[in-house]
Amino acid sequence: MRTIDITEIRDLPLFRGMERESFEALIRGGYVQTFPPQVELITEGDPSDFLHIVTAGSIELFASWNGRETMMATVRPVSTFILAATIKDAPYLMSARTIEKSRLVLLPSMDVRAAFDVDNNFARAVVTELAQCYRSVVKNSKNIKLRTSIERLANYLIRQQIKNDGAGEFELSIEKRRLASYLGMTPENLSRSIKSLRSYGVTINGSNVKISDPADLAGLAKPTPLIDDPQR
Amino acid sequence: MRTIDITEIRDLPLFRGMERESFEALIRGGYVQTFPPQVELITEGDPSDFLHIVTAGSIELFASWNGRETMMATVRPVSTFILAATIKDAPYLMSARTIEKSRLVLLPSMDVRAAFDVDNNFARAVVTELAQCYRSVVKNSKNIKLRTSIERLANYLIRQQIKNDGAGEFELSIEKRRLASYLGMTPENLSRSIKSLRSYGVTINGSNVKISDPADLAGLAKPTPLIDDPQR
DNA sequence: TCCTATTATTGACATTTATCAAGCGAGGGC
DNA sequence: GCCCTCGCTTGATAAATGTCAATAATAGGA
Repeated sequence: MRTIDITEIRDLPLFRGMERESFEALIRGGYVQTFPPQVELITEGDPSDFLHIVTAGSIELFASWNGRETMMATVRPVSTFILAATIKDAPYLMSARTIEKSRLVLLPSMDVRAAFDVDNNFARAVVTELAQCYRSVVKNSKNIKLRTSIERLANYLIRQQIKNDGAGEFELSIEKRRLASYLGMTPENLSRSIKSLRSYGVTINGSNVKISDPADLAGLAKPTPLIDDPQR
Repeated sequence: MRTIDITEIRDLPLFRGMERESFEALIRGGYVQTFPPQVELITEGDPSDFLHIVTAGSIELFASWNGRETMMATVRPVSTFILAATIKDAPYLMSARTIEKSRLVLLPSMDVRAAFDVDNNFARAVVTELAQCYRSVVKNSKNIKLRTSIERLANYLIRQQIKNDGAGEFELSIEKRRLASYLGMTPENLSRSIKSLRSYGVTINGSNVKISDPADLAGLAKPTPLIDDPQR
């Protein structure tokens, strides 16, 4: 592993507070690997052999059942994924594939669990991370159960606008078919929802989004921190 | 707090491994309270002042948005709820109300966080519990996004059958309107779904469920441990 | 640069799910 | 025991969402 990879990881909230000793022991068995696009890194049901950390590119987490597939989340640098399975030594509940060419750090799950047993600071950081993950899935669940697809889209756009410092114009960071799957609808339905948001001052051209009347859109979306704020 | 309450709690996986000292410090500030049915114990958005533990009765966790409401989970004795908010010192994401007369132990969140900082065994138990919670919400999300309402109902019935030791006949442990909300549908829709399961050998009369041809039902439901097994 | 494969859009239609309204039925209080 | 409430069911209808098929737009590779 290169020094740059190590420092990048060391900076993550999950590892920041670790003892030098246990951090070094943890990354000793780890390695870096670059994957081309569309590679399935993890298959749901498999034993969790590694904790994954994306350092470049982007990853999608998805789940399948009975020939259907749905996107659960995208993971962007620098962050870990599938921590819960690693800690519990349980099978993955989601699959993961690269969306684009991506660089990953893989840490053997055994080593992660060992570090967890030895280093209390790490154990605490794991708790914070897991609590964060848990809350974000709960928000997601609320989003899906309480809102219609158009409302989900409207709120997604508002969240993206906030991520883009409130700019009236920004680019979608995700393909529309993936967005559709993430929002729990078909691409066709997304297309139509986008069209119907025109009357709320939203124009989407390719990946370019323009929001001309944020207040009007918010009137439809009714965003709430208890669903839409990723921090809280 | 009575001795019986204390031993009951002490036996929970979350507290079992705690140092005697820190456990005693933790429960010192706690108290027991009995609530009548239909009392709202927690409102989403409120600061998380207490970790709640149900020792008798049953609680429903629900979420609201824009005048709509959906049931997220039921909590039965003996178990804790809303641990993540307590640990993160973040506002509740879900509300909670008693379904029937219930007894609860309330531990001040501050004390829980203090115990968490002092007692490493407790911190580890929190991780296990949180990982469990996280995984169960992920399964729930998959259930909702990948399955139709009839499929969700079919799988719910199979899970209940398993909880009842595989008996061909058992009682629903939840009102139908709550079940409908939990499964993400309206009571009317649930009623019709139940009817349409007759052709798969399912007869539901009041709260009495009869499954005459489990294989046929399973053929429709296609249960998988990656969604339906609460343990894994 | 062109070609090709993939993605996005659109229209027509089917299915699923929700809504509204009415009637039914079981359980609790008087 | 009777009534009243509340939850459940049923029917009719509407809305939301999905499917299929065809076309348009786009991006990536030769």
